[in-house]
Amino acid sequence: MPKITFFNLPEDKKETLIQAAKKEFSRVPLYDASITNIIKEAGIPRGSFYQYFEDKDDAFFFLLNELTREHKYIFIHLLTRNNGDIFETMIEFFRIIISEEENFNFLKNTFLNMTHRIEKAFSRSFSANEKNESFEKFSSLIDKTLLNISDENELFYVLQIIAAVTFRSFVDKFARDLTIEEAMNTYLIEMNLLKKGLYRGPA
Amino acid sequence: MPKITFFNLPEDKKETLIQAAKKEFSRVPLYDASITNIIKEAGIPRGSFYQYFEDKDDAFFFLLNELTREHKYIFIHLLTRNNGDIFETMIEFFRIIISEEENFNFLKNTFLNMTHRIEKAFSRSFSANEKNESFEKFSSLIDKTLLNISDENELFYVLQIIAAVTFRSFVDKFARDLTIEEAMNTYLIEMNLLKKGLYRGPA
DNA sequence: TTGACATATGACAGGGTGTCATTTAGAATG
DNA sequence: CATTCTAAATGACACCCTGTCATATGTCAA
Repeated sequence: MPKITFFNLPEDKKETLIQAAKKEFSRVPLYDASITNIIKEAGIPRGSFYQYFEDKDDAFFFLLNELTREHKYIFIHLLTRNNGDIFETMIEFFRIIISEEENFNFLKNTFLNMTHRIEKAFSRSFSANEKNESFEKFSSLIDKTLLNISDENELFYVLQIIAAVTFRSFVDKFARDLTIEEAMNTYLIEMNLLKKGLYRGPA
Repeated sequence: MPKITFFNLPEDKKETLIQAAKKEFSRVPLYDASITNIIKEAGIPRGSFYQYFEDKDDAFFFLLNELTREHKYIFIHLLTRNNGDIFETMIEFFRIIISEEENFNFLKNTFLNMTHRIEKAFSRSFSANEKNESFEKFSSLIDKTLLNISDENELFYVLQIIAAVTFRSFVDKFARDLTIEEAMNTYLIEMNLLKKGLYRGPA
């Protein structure tokens, strides 16, 4: 989390700083991003940056969390509108995220360099990597009668699977520079396979 | 790829260098690894390192590729022994990898910082992220009659899905410090869900 | 012995990070 | 208005790491 001083900043200065950071993290992934570039762009001295943030990671995760908060909001909206059908929801959600133009490069750099820490932060928007409050919230909105599960506990693993495949599809979209329709086609095929099952068994 | 000079090195010096690199990449992920530490450990001057490798990444991917080559060998052996049953094979394979003691920390650092580049290198061992020679090889060994697919083309997506879920399970194992049995239990549940399908549909 | 080529070496420039002593600003107080 | 106290701003600097390059060393063949 950024320090209090950051939140105490006048709105416009805060916004300048956020935009500068966003620009740098859109240019290159966290790994290669340089604080020097951010402060140059924002026009603030080096010491000030450390007045506001712990370090580079702190600034990055602040931005990422802002973004996933919006995503989570969208996701919950979609899930409600689709009467708890998780597959329909994921498909709509997937399209929306890959269509985001404003954050395209930020997302690209993030997905192509998805460390565990980043994945954890990101998956808050549509899944839950631990059995936490988020999971309870999602669980209550999902129509479990549509799913091939015997108990509440299995729902967790179903979501894990869907999340894993979805993440990979995001990465694929950015890695291979797929168009939106190409990515959607692939994603639809995979979601259908997930739905109907991969195994037929010995004849 | 390392430079020719590296391969020309006397066996023992090459081995020392490999061990030094392995030690550093086991200590911390690629991101944080320092060439300075590697050369200190190996007892060679800085310039020499650059005589052998392009840079840090070059050394890392050399090690990773060595490892995945062994994994691929194991995988193909298992797939053959299981008469092309991809699920049985994955389950055995998963256990073997998470049981590796010698490379534990190297694997841990690698899985918890799995960028797209690393994933690509790694997945050569049991999957294929593009429709390449590896895919043809695997495809020919897999008993497709066991799978719920209508054409050869769908096999690719089936493997993508299995790979995605398996990767996530690896990450989970290391991230949450699961015991081998805990990780296996989770993996088995997920593989079974994948097999039978996640969807039941409206009543 | 000499030349030519491959390899080894370590000093160094360049660039980035995080810190800290000092300065400045602003609010509160008498 | 002067004074004091605290929060915030600042930028020079120490530290660390990377990749390079001019120079040294070794080896082999003529």
